[in-house]
Amino acid sequence: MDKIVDNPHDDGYHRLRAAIVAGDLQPNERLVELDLSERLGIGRTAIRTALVRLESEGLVERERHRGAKVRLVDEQEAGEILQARAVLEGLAARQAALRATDADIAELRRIVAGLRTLLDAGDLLGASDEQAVLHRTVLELSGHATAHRLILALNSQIVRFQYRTILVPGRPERSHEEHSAIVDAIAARDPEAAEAAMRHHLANVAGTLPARR
Amino acid sequence: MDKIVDNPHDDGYHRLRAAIVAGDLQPNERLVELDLSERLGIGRTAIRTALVRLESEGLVERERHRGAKVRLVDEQEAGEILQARAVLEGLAARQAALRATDADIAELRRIVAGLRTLLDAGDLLGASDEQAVLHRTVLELSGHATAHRLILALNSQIVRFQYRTILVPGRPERSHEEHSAIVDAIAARDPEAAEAAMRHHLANVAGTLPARR
DNA sequence: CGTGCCGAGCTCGTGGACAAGATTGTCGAC
DNA sequence: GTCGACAATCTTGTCCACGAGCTCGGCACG
Repeated sequence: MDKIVDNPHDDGYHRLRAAIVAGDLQPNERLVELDLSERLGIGRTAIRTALVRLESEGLVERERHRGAKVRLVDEQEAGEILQARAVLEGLAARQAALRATDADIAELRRIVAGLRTLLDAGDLLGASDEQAVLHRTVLELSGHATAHRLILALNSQIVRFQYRTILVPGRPERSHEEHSAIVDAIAARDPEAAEAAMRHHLANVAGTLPARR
Repeated sequence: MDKIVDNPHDDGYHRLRAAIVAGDLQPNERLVELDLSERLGIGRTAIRTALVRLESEGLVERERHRGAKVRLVDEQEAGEILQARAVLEGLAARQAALRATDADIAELRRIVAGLRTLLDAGDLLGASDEQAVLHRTVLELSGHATAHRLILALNSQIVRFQYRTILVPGRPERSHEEHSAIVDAIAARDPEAAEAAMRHHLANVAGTLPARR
């Protein structure tokens, strides 16, 4: 949809990145430049620059004369990433509370209501997606381009972990309460509470992480 | 000195980056690949990959067929970056408070004492450098590689703003108090206080920013 | 049978050449 | 004198070929 900041000049980068976050390319799988070049129908040069970019985003590792492979974040690093996300999204929630218009708040409430509906229908995966929408909306409301960019980069590194936390027993209800609290704080234009609620929420997500997996 | 995570395979990248953060390359100056190639004695290919990397770090901008130039962060973005740094360094201070050994704390106190000496001698620039050492030490103590990496990237974007905040009248004393508070909180193994002190400190730095410049 | 050496194959790194696109300067019309 | 179209030049983007360095298998030797 919306790219935060991006030159349109390589779509090869986007294709490769998509393949990685979607899991089409397994971790530790060797990413041979010529291979990818043929498979995606892009020149080796483009693949090369894409890999350089992805490396500095932390999505792949490259070793001299040994090729690239998608980087595997271990459990400890995933914890670190979630901690960093927590403080950054806390900042975003704070800013959102300061800037949200009435229309913005209505939009947030609409999303929360949708979440409730999905949960009642037992659609956990759908709810998970809608939660992501909520987070993204808060981020956009914050108007904080820097935090937005950092958080997106962090997120792409832990997609593999992300997706299943909602399947932990009891988690959906807790999660929904936490999200409601975040929206309530923003609606009340209370930046302190908004930041606290967001951090509380992500701390809980981090807490359920080691349980799974 | 210590690179957080880096492939040793391009020093061209480091040279270019150093030239940018040192201010040898002015903002909006056109960075012609062939030019840089000759000036640094590195092949155009290496310059090219270095520019790609620097772009994803936010240090340069590149436009298709129009070349690269060092990116100029405006005042508003500098504020955003300082906010992001504040929460991330707050996280680092928190972790440092949880992990610091007695030896670590002694080291911190030694740095603070050195700062006091420099301030009494009126060496403001020296003090500014020593403050940077203190921040870096806290970061290392935190053992939080992710936060460390993000903060370094953010810092390199605002070196131009950074260096003169200590020249604001009355700032050196305030700053020294704030740094002392951070170290005290870490020494007391109080993560909450450490995070609060760090955020307080960086909020003040951000506050003095728009005054200058 | 285990171990160390060595060579073949593979992959990345680099430089040069060419194409695509943009900018700038010039010329001409009005 | 000013504006617009066009051509020259410059810069980046891409492809290609070759060299550098690593990996892995075979082979000899203890």
